[in-house]
Amino acid sequence: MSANSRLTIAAHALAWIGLYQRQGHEVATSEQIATSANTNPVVIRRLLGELRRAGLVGSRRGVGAGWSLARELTSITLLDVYEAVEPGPLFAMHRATPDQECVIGYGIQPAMQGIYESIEETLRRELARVTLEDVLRDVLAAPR
Amino acid sequence: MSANSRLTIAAHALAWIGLYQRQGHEVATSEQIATSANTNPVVIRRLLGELRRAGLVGSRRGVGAGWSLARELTSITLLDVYEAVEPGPLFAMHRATPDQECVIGYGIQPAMQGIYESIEETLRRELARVTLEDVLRDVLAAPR
DNA sequence: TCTGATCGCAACTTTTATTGTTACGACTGA
DNA sequence: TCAGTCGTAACAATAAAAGTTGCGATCAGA
Repeated sequence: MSANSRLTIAAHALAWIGLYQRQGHEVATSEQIATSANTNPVVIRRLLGELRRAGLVGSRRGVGAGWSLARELTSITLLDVYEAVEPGPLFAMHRATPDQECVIGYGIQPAMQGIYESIEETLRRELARVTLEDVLRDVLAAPR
Repeated sequence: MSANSRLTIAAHALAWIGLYQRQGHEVATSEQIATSANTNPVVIRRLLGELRRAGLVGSRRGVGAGWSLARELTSITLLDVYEAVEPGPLFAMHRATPDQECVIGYGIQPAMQGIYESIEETLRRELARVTLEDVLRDVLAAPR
C-alpha cells in the first residue's frame, strides 16, 4: 500500500524539536532536522509548514530563525499530525466511475464509502491515543 | 494518502461473482467484471489471481472458462481480501536510513514500528468484522 | 482434430503521488 | 548592510499502481 512516509517524518521532526528544546535551545532549523531524518531541508519545511497551519508548531524568520513547538508534546497526538499531513482517505474508490447500468457498479461506491468511513473512524481513535510525548519516550527507550 | 483502489476493486469483483452465481451462472469472466468496474480485464485477472492464491476464488480455463467463488461470501471478510491484495504496511518508514549518530534518528524507527503495528492490528480487527456478504447487502440496498 | 473463448503471464506504457533538488526572494537581529 | 534561514515556486527523480498489448496454454464441443 501507501509507501508514504509523511506521518513518520512529521513525527520525527516534532520529536526532534521537542528534545532539542528540552536541551535548552529555542529553535531548531530545517537543516538540522533534515540531517537527522536523512532528507532534504525543503521536505522538512514543507511538512512543518503544514503542521504550522494546524497550529502545532511555529516558525521565526530572519536571524536566529527556526522552528519551535506551539504546543506541548503531551498535547499533540498522532491524529493531529495525521490530519495535518495526510490529504486523502485511506482507501480509494475506482479510478473511473463503474458501470451505472450494473447493479453492483451502481451500488458499490456508496456501500464501500460507508464501510470505509467507519473503519477510518476507528483508525482515528487509535491515532488519537498516542501522543508525541509517547513517541519521544519510546524513541529514547531504544537500547544503545 | 495511498490513492490505492485494490481493495475496492477486489471487493467489487467478489460481489459481482457472488451475485452472478446466485443468478444461476457457473462462472464469471474477467471481461464481464472489468466492464462493471470500468477497467481492463487484465487488471481484474491480476487481482483475482492474488485472491486465488489466497484460496478465495477459483478459475477454469478452456471453453466455458471464468472465475467462481471458492468460499461463501459469508465466510470471506475484508481482511481476507486486504491481506491477499495489499503488499506492504499501512505507514512507511523513512526512505533513507535516518542518522544513526542522532538519538532521535537512532530510536525513531523501532518506536514508530511498534506504534504502527498495534494500530494496524486494530485496523485488521475492523476489516475482519465486515464480510463480503455484508458488502453485497449494502450494494443492493442502494436506492435506485 | 480443429476451433473459439478465455485464462496466464510477461513486457511495456501511462498516470499519479511522493520525494528530492535548485533557485531565489523575504525577513530580521546584530 | 549582512549572514542565516524561512517561504515558496518550479522542476526532476523515483516509485507504485493502473492500463495496455501480445501471445501461448487450455479445453469443451463441433
